[in-house]
Amino acid sequence: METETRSRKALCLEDLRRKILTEELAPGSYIDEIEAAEIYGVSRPPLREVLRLLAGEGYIVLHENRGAQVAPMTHKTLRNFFMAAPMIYSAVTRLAAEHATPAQIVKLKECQWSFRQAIRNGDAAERALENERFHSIIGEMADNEFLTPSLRRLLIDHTRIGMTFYSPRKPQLAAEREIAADQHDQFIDLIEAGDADAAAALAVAHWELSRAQIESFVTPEGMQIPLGRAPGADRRGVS
Amino acid sequence: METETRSRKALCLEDLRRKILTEELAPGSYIDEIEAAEIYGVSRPPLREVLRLLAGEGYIVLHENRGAQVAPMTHKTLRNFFMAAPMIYSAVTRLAAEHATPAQIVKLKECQWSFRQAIRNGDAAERALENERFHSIIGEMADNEFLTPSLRRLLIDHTRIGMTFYSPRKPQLAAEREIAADQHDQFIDLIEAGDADAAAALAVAHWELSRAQIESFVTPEGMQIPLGRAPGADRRGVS
DNA sequence: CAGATTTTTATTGTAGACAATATGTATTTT
DNA sequence: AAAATACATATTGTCTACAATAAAAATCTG
Repeated sequence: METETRSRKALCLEDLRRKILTEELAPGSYIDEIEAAEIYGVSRPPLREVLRLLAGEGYIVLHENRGAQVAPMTHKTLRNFFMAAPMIYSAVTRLAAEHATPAQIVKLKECQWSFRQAIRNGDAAERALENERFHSIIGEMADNEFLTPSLRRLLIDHTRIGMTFYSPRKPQLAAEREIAADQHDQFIDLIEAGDADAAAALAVAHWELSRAQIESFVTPEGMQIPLGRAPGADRRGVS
Repeated sequence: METETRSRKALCLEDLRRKILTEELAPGSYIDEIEAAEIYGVSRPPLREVLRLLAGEGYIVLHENRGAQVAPMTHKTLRNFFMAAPMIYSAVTRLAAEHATPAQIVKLKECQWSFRQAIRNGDAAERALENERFHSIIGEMADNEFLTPSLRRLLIDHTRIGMTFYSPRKPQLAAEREIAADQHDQFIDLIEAGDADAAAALAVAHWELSRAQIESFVTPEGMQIPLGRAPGADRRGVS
């Protein structure tokens, strides 16, 4: 019970992050403190500390006297995400190419190996988590405490959006996943070479691929919404 | 003890933020849980929750079994800050001009009035806090949950850097403060007019003013370090 | 006397019990 | 019958006491 005690809380933190990223905990849903505390075998005070940490990272939103809510995805989320993502991703990737240490590059390569494994054998959640981890490591490489907060926030919803719009019935997605994985290899090469400009450009290209995937789900085929409008902003009212 | 109970924790949160921003709590120093709990009249568990929240916002860093440390400023801080600030500030200001509501503009004008008051009568800490609040409101206007985290992190260290390098012996600073205050008025005008391009450009100009101030303290007069090098990176070794 | 080990002490982490708040329901009154 | 109020219940917030960990000091040994 000595080494286990500390890791119970750490495990709780990790697992809640995972459940939120994979939407096992749905956006907007509420977390019951007593129930969660029992699940992870801790009492309520340490669980509440975990929830505060998650709140700071943007995973959940705290409401005074009304509990902890898994960060909701509103109609503005996609629009805001599309605004911020290319800027932050390219800036972070540029800095990663400039500052990455050999140890970090090794770590990134190992992660890419796991990502390829997940593409072959894993389910959607495993793929999404490995992808999140890959880009988190690039964030570590950038080593800029002022950009990391936004990157982390972006990765949360990027992962969740990927889970939301995932559909096993579209075979073309498999091909696009291969392209994404190849781009990950290019990330590694360019970061290892220290080519900041090319790395930043690749980040934009990688983002465009993801963006196109998302838009193909948000905007119904044959009924494209004009560019510049927030994708899917009015869907609820239409159906 | 009814309305007071809730606000004790909220007050604690606010006051710790203020103490950190004004460097009343020095960067890198540690916070004693028992002492802090006594000061704010709460017990340790709620205080610990406050510390977790502050950790998520980047005010403090938690070390396992070793307490809460006020976010330190290392030799890399200034360099990273200089990298991230112009990008985030201009992006946020652009979005603010596009999305600001009338109520928010009123709030910003009230804040600007307080800021002018602080310039006339206040001390360095009061000026710094009002300035921080002004830019926080612009962050609220941008209404982008993916950019706000980095903005908040930038404002923490921007405020602290301003306190660090403040010197009452340089009279030219008074003139520069007037320019900054005038720029704040321009922010209000451009945001109210919805002129996103001009607002973004002003953000860069405002940043350059602040940057020049900081550099004039970091690099000793008559001994300018060539541009491109991290300002002040080697000062410790030189003295 | 130097180094290592053990003991002590201070601080952090956790648990269980208690208080306060908010929501939902039932009852009462108009 | 509808609305408002009061009550009951469930959930969040807080406190005191206890356990565990890490740093520091003191003792012991080579």
